[in-house]
Formats: sequence, structure tokens, C-alpha cells
Amino acid sequence: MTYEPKTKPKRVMHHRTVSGQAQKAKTRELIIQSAIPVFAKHGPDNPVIDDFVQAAGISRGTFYNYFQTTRELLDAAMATLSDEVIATIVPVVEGEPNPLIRFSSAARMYYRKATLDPLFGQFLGSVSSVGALAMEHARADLQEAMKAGFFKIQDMDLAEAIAFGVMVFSLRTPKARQGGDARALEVVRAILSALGVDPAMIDLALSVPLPSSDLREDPI
Amino acid sequence: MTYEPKTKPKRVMHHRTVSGQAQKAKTRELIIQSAIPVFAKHGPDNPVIDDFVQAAGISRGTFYNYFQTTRELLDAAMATLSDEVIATIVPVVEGEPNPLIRFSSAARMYYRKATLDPLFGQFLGSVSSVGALAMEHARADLQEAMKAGFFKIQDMDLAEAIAFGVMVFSLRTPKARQGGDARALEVVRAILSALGVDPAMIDLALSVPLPSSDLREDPI
Amino acid sequence: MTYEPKTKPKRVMHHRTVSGQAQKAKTRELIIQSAIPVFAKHGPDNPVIDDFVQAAGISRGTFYNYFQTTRELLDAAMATLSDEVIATIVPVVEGEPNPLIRFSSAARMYYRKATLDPLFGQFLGSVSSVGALAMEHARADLQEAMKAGFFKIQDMDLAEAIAFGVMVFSLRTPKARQGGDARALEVVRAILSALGVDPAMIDLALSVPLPSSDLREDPI
Amino acid sequence: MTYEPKTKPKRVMHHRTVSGQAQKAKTRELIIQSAIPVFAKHGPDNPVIDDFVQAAGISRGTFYNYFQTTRELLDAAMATLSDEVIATIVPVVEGEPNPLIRFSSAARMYYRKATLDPLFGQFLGSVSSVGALAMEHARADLQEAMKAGFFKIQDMDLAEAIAFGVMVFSLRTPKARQGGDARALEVVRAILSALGVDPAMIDLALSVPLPSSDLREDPI
DNA sequence: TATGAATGAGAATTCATTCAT
DNA sequence: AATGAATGAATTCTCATTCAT
Repeated sequence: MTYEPKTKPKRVMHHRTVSGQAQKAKTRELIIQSAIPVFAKHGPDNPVIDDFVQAAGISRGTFYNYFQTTRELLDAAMATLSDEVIATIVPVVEGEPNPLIRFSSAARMYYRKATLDPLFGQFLGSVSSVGALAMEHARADLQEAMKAGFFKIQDMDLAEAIAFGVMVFSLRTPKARQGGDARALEVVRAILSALGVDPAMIDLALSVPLPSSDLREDPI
Repeated sequence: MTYEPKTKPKRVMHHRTVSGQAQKAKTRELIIQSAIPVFAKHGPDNPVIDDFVQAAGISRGTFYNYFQTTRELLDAAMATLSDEVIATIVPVVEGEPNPLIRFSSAARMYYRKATLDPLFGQFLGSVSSVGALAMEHARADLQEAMKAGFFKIQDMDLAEAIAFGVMVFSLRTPKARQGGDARALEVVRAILSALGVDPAMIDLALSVPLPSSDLREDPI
Repeated sequence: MTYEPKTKPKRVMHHRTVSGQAQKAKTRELIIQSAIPVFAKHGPDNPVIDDFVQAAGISRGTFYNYFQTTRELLDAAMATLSDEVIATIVPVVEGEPNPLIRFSSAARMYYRKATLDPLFGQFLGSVSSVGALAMEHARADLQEAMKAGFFKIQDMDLAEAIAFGVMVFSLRTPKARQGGDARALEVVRAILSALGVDPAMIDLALSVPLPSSDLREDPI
Repeated sequence: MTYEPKTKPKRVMHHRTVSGQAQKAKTRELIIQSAIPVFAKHGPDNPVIDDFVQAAGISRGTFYNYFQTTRELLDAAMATLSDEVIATIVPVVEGEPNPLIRFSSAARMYYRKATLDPLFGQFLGSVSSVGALAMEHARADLQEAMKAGFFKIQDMDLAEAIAFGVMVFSLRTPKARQGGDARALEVVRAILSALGVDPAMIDLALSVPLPSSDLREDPI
């Protein structure tokens, strides 16, 4: 009788203020997480508020307590997913001083993530976008690599178009999920070639080993 | 007076049937042409039927006599625009036996067309697509060039992702319109590099002269 | 060159006036006949003008040359069908001096007709009506029979409600088409009983032989 | 002071959930009750959603929160009215062991109700139907009476056609409202005669006294 | 007379948003 | 903070009717 299993941790907190704020963050997270599969199913325009309300099991009114528009929710969902990706990728590459290697390793991991996490992949496909945060990182590495003289291409806009265009379109094909890491290498090699990276340098960058995917492996 | 030569054999169908068909084709064309700028402004999902109705200066009912859904109209508009592009490109390219040169010349002209025809460019940007007919042509050339051993890339899906991804994304940037034919060359060079074409071969393919653009003479 | 095959007999007539009038009657009849199955399928309210236009293979404009409203066409169709029924029934009963026998024989034949002619039956079922002309005849016979003292019922409205109510509702049941003439006898017997006709008189009236049905028999 | 009896156990659901359900039932009832005169005026097909919206003083959107189609509302209205009638008739009749007497008393009261309650009568007339629930009851009594050997008629379908056909058509006539209970007797007598009930039995069944109508005391 | 494209008023339907509880 | 009934503007869709040819 001294032990009470926490089946409803929400109600455990005693002070309104504290519990309220925690609760608020939790509800927000609930809405976002429930929204991701909804966006993954429909495109970014089609889903209606009721879809999110039903998916999250909340009321219409509650939705408006957290998000004013569908777009806001979409942005939040993209940010959340971006965070996830970044959290997966950044630790792996942040120690690497060479921007080209940072970029190509990150791109390989991004492709792998989009391929192995079906929800993330579908989400990206529906939304046809890479996610703002991930783009920021990629842009920075690209820019640095360009400054360091790794590319023949000198136009930053074109460099981005190449990187994101090839990435998005190659993830769109139904085959994307097959092929595994080998295809990831091909895709990134294509991007680097398009950017005009020296072939030897490409081989070097792609030879960097990555941590084995922990997705779908659940080491716990 | 007993014999009357039939100068109007078309009278086989009741006259309204004949003249009506001409009229019907005209109205259909009117709706499609008026719809293109509408799609160019909004994306493919946002515009409402009333937008098309007003743009074409027709009545709501008339719209439904021709198209049941917005999507149907979008498809028709894409087909029409595709036809236009094809009509511009095919004559220039069809005599060329080398599929790589066919592909790269066509890609350069496509880029040029999308760049110089603001409507076409905006339309493509809004819709984020290349148009089915144009894709068919490109696919055929790509496939032949791949079979002929011009590419390192061996996966047709990836080849398409590269070609269309780089093309679409590089047309999306605001800078696309500046840069002129020089940027077109850069873009197509990037595509060919990504496909793994031999550098000398790339130079050769891109050195093929194209007819000077007759669209929008901008000598500067 | 002297011989021209007459593939279009409509155009053969020489005087506009003559051919026009014949043609007009024919088109009207065409529209009505084509409309009957349409009414039989939908109820009396649901069908739209386009249904009739398509069924008759004419143009919208032509429809309005003959009928201003759907209701007008419905009335014309009912009249046409009534005429058919009357034409079947009247010759059989008009020689009969006894109004009760006239009424019951007519009712039996009406039931038979509605049962054997699927179109007529469905039409009646959809429209839930007996047809004005047939009602006129029935009313006259009922009235005369009432005056002659055949009924206990003395209220003409009630007499009609009985006759038409039982007839319409018993034709509505899916079983109506089975049962044949035997069920017709039962139905008419029920009507006569409800009207308060003397049982012996009922037996007499129902013993009158009717001409064997020529529908679905096609003696030719 | 340590013990507080829970007088409001309903708080198990969030308060709006509970009070909302009461409100929802009220609005539903409001829509239905407002719809009855609308159906009574137009037929069952003609009225448009706006008629109901205006009659109930609600918004278009609210209508769709409760009913998807006009037909759904019609069914609900019929059910409600049926319940009312049943509630009037059943208590009077349920103690009676003889199914024939149950049937004829119920029929007399039904006729009276349809006659005295103008709305109910008009509604029935417009819709040309008896209402599913009332039909269920009548059917049960008819069937039992038929099994007990009260009828010459042996076909249940025909028995129903007689009962409902005469009832509906005799309520349709403008005279129906006059005549009062005397006409009710005549109508039910006609039905019983048509069913082939023994005349003495008819007299017996119709001699059963009914509670004097409490609807709309119109001594004239 | 026949034709059928065009019309536009009216009816149906959706859905983001508000607000009393 | 959460609820969900109510709202009504915006949108889609239908269809009887007209009219130039």
C-alpha cells in the first residue's frame, strides 16, 4: 500500500502552477506527435483541424490553445522532427574539422534516417521539404566547404539546389527504402560530383565510417 | 431547278453540333490559358474554382461543363504547357543521334524556356513538377544515354532524381532568372557530373550551339 | 449521280408545314415514351431534365419546345398510360349495364395490367397514383353503383379512398406480380367487401369472365 | 470535515462533456420538432435544408452537426411522431387480450389522433406513410388476429395493404377532419370488412368504448 | 425547328473559429 | 485549461432556363 504505480503521472503533481506548466508542455507535445502521421498521410494543405483533433484525442478548443493555424502546427512538427534528426547527426559529425566530410557524413545519415524511419520518410515526402533546421546545418557546411575550395561550383544557391534537389527527389522514389546504405553512398556521391568535388576527395569523404544505425535495432 | 448541288455537306450533323464543337474547343482553351497564371500565383491546391471562373470570365456553370475538379484543370494546363515546351525543344534536338547531346541540349532549352517565359517558370515553381510529357522525353534520352555507357550511375530512378531534382530546385531559386544561358550551362553541367559523365564528354555536350532564343530578346 | 439514297426520310417531305406537324407529333411522342421508364426508375420528383433529354436522345432546347416543366411531362406520360389502360379496359366493360360489374371487371383488368406490364407497374409504384383518367372512369362507376344501392358505404370520398387505397397499396408490395389473376380477385373482393357489397353480389360480380390477357402472350 | 460525500459523481467526465450531452439532445429535439411543420407543409422531398434551419432558428452548420441529409431528419421526425402516437394508443390497448379488438381500437385511435392533431395529420398526408413504429404494432396485431382465424384474407401482405391503404387514403381526403369518431368507425369497419371479418365480430369490436379524446376538445 | 453552350440563382456542404460552461 | 456545441462565411455543385446559330 505504500507503492502506487504511476499510471497517470499527470495528476500526481500537487501545485496547480507546476503541474499546469508541465501539463501544457505535454499536451503540446502530444498534439505535435499525433500530427506527424497526419501530415505524413495527407499533404501539408489537405488535412483539416479535425484530423489533428481526432488524432490527438483532444477537443477543438484545446487545439486553439496551442496552435492558431495548421501551418503553425506544421512548422512545430517540422522543428520537432528536425531536432530529432539533428540530435542523431550532429554528435556524430561535430568533431570533424573538414567541412566536406561533415557535410557528406551528415547527408548520408540524413538519407539513412529518412529511409529507415518510415514516418519521417513519409512526412518528408508529403511535405516535400527538408526541414528548416537541417537546412541551416547543411547550408553552413556547404558554405564552409565552398570557401575552402572543395567545389567547382561557386554559386551557393546552385549548390543548395543540387544538394536538396537530389536528396528530396531521390527520397521520393519508391525504391528509396531499398538499397540501404549503398544507395545512400550513391546519392551523396552524385551530389558531390554535381558540386564539382575532386574524385579522390569524394572517395575520401565517403570512406569515413559511420556509426551503425541504431534505428530499428533498439539496443535496449 | 430540280437539282441543287450540296455545297455544305457538313450539314450531316445538325449545324449547331458542328459549330458547337469548335466553340467548345475554344472555351476549353480559354479556360486553360486563363488558369495558367492562376496556378502560377497560388500553388496547385489553394486556388478555388471561382478564381478560374473569374480569370476566364465565364460562369460557374460553364466551368463544370468542362472540368469536374481543380485537379483536372491542373492536368490539362500541364499538358498544354508541356506541349508548348516540347514543340519548342523537339525540333531542335530530334536530328541529333547522340542521346547525351540530345538530353543536355533539351535540358538547356528547358531551363532557358522556364527562365525566359515568366509564366511558365512561375507555374513550374508553384506546381513543383516538370510536366509529364517533358518527363517522358527526358526519360527516353536518359535511358538511351545510360545504355550507351555515358553514365557511371546505373540506376535509372536515381538518374531521374538527379536530373529532375536539380532542374526543379535550381529553377525554384529567385536567382534562376538572372544568369541566363550561362547558368543553364552550369545547371546542366552539374546534372551531367552527378550522373557520372566523363568531363571531356560533358564539355563536348555543352559546346553544342543552340538556336538563339527567340523568346524575349534581351541582348543584355 | 442521278440517284440519291434516302437515308433520311425526315427530309423527304416537301412541304414544311405538313412534315413539320407530323414531325412535331412524333417528337412529342418520342419524348413521352422515353420518359416513362425514367419516371419508373426515379420517383416523380427526382428525375432531372437531362434524364429525359438523354433518354429521348434530343437536345435540351428541343425538350422546351414541347414541355415547360417536368410536371407537364409527367402529366402527359400519365395521360398516355391512362389512355393505354382505358383502351384495354373500356371495350371490355362498356357493354355491361351493371355498374358494379363494370367497376369490378375494370378493377381486375387494371390490376392485371399493372401486374403484367412491368413498366406500367413500376411507373405507378414510383408515382404512387392511379392516373387521372382511370380515376375518372372508376369514380363514375362507383358513383353509379352507390346510387344503385350496391354499397353500405354512403360516402363517396370514403368509397374512393377504399378503392384506390387498397389498389395502390396492394400493387406496391413486391408480391404483387406473383399471384396472377387469383390475387387480382382477392384484391377486388377486399375492395367490394370494404364497400359493403352483399356477399352474393360480390361472388356474382367476380364470376364474370374476362378476356384472357393478351399481354406477354403475343398471339401474333 | 474529513469526509465529503460526492454529490456530483458525474464529474468523472469533463464537465462540458456531460452538460454538452444534455444540450445536444435538446438541440436535436428542437430541430426535429421544428421540422415537423415544415414536412407537413411541403412533401418529403421538396423542403430544402434552409427551411429547417430557419424553422429551428439555428445555423446551417448546426444542422449538419445533427443530420447529414433531409431524409435522415425525416426519419427522425417520423420516429418521434410515431412514439407520440404509440404513447397515446398503447396504454389504452395493451390490456386487451383479443387481437382484433386491439387492432381496431388502435386503428380508431390512430385515425382520431391523425384527425384531431392537425400537424400530425398534415404530416402524414404529406409524407403518405404511416410511420414505421406504428406499422410494427399494427402488423403484430394483424398477424395475431389472422392466426386466430378472424380473417377470411390469408395473405399478410394483402392484409397490410388493406389496412394501411384504406387508412392513408381516407386520411388524405379533405373531409377526413370532419366526421369525427363516426367516420373513424366507418373507416375501421371498411378495413375489417375488407379483411373478411365476420359482421357480428365487427360490430363487437367497434362497440368497445374508447377514452374520450383529450386532444383539442371541440364539442361541435 | 433543333441544337447545345452558356448561364447564374439556389442549394448543399465544409471547416476554421468562437465562446459559454 | 479543457471542452465541444454553435456559428456562418466560403466554397462546391446542380440544374432549370435562355438564346445565338
